[in-house]
Amino acid sequence: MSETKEKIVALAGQLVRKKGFNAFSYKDISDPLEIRNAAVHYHFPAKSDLGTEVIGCELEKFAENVEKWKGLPEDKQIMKLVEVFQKHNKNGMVCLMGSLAPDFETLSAPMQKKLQQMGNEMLDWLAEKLEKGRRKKLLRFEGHAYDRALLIMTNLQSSLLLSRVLGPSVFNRISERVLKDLK
Amino acid sequence: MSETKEKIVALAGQLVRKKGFNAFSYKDISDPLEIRNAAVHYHFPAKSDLGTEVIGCELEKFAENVEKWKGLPEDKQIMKLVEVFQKHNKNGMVCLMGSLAPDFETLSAPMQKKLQQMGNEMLDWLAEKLEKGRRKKLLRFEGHAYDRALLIMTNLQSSLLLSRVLGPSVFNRISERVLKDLK
DNA sequence: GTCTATACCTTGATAGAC
DNA sequence: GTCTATCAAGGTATAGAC
Repeated sequence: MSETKEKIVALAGQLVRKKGFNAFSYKDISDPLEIRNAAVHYHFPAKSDLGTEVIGCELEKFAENVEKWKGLPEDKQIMKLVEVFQKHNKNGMVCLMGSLAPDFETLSAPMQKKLQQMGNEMLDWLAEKLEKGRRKKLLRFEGHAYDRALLIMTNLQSSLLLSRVLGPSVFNRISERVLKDLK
Repeated sequence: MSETKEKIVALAGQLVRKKGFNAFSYKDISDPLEIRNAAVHYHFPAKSDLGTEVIGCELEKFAENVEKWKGLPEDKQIMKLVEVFQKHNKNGMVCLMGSLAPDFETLSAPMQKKLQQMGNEMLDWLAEKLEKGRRKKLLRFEGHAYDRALLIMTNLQSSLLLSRVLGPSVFNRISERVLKDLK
């Protein structure tokens, strides 16, 4: 992938997380990168192509992280996940799911599919860590691991949304409580 | 408020919850109601005015519900809240907070303020019910009631978002687990 | 209160030169 | 790969008649 193309995707990712997919335009990309509208269209003929790539990029990054965390105990791996969200919160960004899910019905079929894939992969990963962590007595919770994964993931996602509206401290209160509840 | 004006607000509310605030247009309102673009602008000069009214309407409805539920035990009142979200899920809608928070920075100041007010009122109400319910031994949970309110509210909000992407059963799994955890 | 008509802008997208 | 130039479409919003 060329350097320009990478810059476009990176900036688009930020814009999606800050303003939403339908609220940013090609101009928001071409102006800061000091290229023309048509140059962006050369790399991504349709906005939908750009959106799909942004989600794909996030999937790759998640896979890299998972690989990097592999040696850690399960409770620490989950803490690492929380830290990723914390970083987003610090930058005033919501996660991709939180940003794209409300507009889901306005998205192209490829974007919808990729978003589903992302959600499933993250939930499956978290459920597995929860289950293993519980077996090793590193974590404590009731019910199915997948249900617990749903709860934690929704806590993290919406904490970024609420933080934006009510102030960034909301995220810390939520993430601390989530981790305490697992002990 | 005139009949037409009420219809406009009601439809706008649905559109916000289904497509997002930035993704619907005055045409999406004037066409189904069989009036002209300008008629909508007569009632709401700017789109922001319409958005503010939609949130105000939600606040009123919440206040009515709270009043209606007043006689019930605290655990039942919280179940009523869950049922409100369940109804949204059935209609494929997300809640106002879930829809508007991602686009928060693109909203007008009055809309931002009203949205903050809505979030605060709902959280304060929920925290109070949790605290009272715990004192009466109707509910069981650890930590501050407000933190628990944050957890539950984020679970409900994001469950609607995730349901839209991964299928409506997600909401049921989450809401059941939330209620079980309180016992 | 609702209409017709329209101004004005931004958007995503394309054609063709370099 | 990037540019200039341009397009059609759709958006919000307004003016003025009825």
